[in-house]
Amino acid sequence: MTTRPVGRPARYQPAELLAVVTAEFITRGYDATSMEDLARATGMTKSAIYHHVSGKEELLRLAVAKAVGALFAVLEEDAAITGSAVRRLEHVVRRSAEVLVEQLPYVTLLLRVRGNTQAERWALERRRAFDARLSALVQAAIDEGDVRSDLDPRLVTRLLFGMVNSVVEWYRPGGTNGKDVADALVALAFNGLRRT
Amino acid sequence: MTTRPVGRPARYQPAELLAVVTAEFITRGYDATSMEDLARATGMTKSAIYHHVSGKEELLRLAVAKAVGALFAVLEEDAAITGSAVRRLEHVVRRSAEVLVEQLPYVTLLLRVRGNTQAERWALERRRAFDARLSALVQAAIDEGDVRSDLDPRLVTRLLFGMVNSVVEWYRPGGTNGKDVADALVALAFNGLRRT
DNA sequence: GGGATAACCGAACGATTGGTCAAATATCTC
DNA sequence: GAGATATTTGACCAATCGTTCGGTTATCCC
Repeated sequence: MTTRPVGRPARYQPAELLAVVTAEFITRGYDATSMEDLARATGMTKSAIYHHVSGKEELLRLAVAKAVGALFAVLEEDAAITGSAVRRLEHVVRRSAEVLVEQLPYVTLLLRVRGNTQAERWALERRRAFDARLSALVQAAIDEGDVRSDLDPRLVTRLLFGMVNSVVEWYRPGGTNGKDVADALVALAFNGLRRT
Repeated sequence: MTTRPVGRPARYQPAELLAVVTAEFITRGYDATSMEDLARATGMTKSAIYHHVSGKEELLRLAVAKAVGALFAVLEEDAAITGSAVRRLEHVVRRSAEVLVEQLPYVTLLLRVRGNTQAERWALERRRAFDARLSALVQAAIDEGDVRSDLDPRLVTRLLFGMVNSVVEWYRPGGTNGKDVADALVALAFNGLRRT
């Protein structure tokens, strides 16, 4: 059921607009990106942008919300709920990496948030909640004896997902396949660098 | 030979000033930090700051240069030059982590640089040069047969030092010892998560 | 006390910032 | 063509930005 169009036709679909804006936020950084920059990048005027969103901060909120939604969805997947903790952990690591690659710009923005505005503080809170879920998973895998117990579980969680998240620093679409990155990540994380 | 003091005594030593400024850059982000913010944080006026540096960008340049210097110094250490490639790699990983913890604010700033200004572009160029040295080290360790050869060496380098660099995202002085972090990092990187 | 010197201050600068508003424009249905 | 509706525009605003500058303050040596 498509609603028949009324009024002047829009130059952008909401999702397309967000994609252009997010790309700009990433290359210049959120704070260094002016509404003027966004106007130039979209081909609209500043005031046209304000017709669609309440301001610069809402654009950030929309972008990071997209990333948050995609990441939390991984935790609801069947393989993240059933099976041994170590298998669930492996699944979450692999899928997080894949989501990160699929939703690269949005996750990149999420990981760069500093907490200056309301939207940024909300994003930080969601990240902490996500990290807590990961930490519980690592702890469970240690308890079940499948992950080494000689290291602090919180430290392990941070390093493990620090490695996963670092993918946003260099991954560019068109290069290595997202699945290949996830495979290398899992192999490295679980078995280490050393020749076996 | 200390030069006798002449003129009004300074409120700050250059290094102390840079520490305060860098802390501010990190909590708010470089672009979101105004000279007004820096004046408040230092207790000086904006104009007093301008007596010591040419502007905001020079403060950033000084801070990231400190990090760059400390990181490159690791590559000149004896254990980074002599011995097998895998031992040299292990040393560089461990020492990079330690330097990162010792010089936390400066390295944090270095890793957040986006390339908007001259100083930032210089920092990015130095980071690329550093990464190239690391990549060569990983390749050498693979060639000598001590590191697994089933993964793309560049990918391995990026993930490995992505994990190292991710420490800036959560490490806070007074918590875990810097050496303990480096130990966990090396253990995880070389042997992996799995119980052995 | 009087230079000399370095550090610091207050007020102001032009430029740019995120945001506003009344009017103009393009499409629909009738 | 006449409404109705959604989108877009250009001119404008107060606030803040990084920076400048003429003058003041605190210390030194003589």
